[in-house]
Amino acid sequence: MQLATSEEHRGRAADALYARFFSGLADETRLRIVRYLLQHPRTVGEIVAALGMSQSRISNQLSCLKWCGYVNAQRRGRNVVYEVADPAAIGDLLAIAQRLVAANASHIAVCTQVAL
Amino acid sequence: MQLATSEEHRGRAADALYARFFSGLADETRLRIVRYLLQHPRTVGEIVAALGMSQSRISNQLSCLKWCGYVNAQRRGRNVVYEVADPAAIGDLLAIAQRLVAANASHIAVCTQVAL
DNA sequence: TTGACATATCATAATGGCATGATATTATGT
DNA sequence: ACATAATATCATGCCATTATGATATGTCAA
Repeated sequence: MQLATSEEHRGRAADALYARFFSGLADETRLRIVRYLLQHPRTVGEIVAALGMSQSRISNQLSCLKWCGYVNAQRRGRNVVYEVADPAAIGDLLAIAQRLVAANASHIAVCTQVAL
Repeated sequence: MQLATSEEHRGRAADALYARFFSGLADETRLRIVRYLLQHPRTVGEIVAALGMSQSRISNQLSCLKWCGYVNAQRRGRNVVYEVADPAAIGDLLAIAQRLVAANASHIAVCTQVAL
């Protein structure tokens, strides 16, 4: 029996994993990195230059994205090239988010997470 | 010109919005609530009972989910019934996450976010 | 090996999100 | 109006995540 198109997802306590997974995209810097890599694989140095942030900061976020499976790395001489692991899936994820965000961008902008 | 199926998503600094949006699902409790509501709209009391958490805790998380547009509320006498705003889209989001998480669940479990 | 370059790791400090418990709000019935 | 039920809001304290700066690791060239 297959999963229904959009319901009945996993059960039990896998939720902790999902939460952690989504937290990978729950950061502006990481999102910028992912979107930047979605265009084209890049070295760490290129990402640092493109986003204008410190090398250690980018490197830390990259290692986070790597752990969660969003990207994978590959040495190329002195450099390390990062690329999005599954561009199609990540692209879909962002596309859906885009539609949902569009509807109430103003609300989201104000919400300071849990309480006000 | 339409958007490509999975690339070229928005530009500039809308990333902050997306990050905030994804952070809505970056919490185990909120994820459980969303999945619970995906089955069927429920009152706050039912959610409290189902998850076995304090009323204020659930209420806070619900207000967060509402701000981000995941759910919407509707009074029904003394109760307030919550439902997933766009079940199909949220369902797709979770379905994609499921596939991606499945690949490296072990990694994700260990990753303590940015640095170790 | 030495030096320069590219990236990763780590400790510390600052920040932000979360749970809790108490209180406020809204609705219903008598 | 009063009492009770259901939900929302708020203040406080705690914990997790993040940025920073320094240092370590790895790679290449001479």
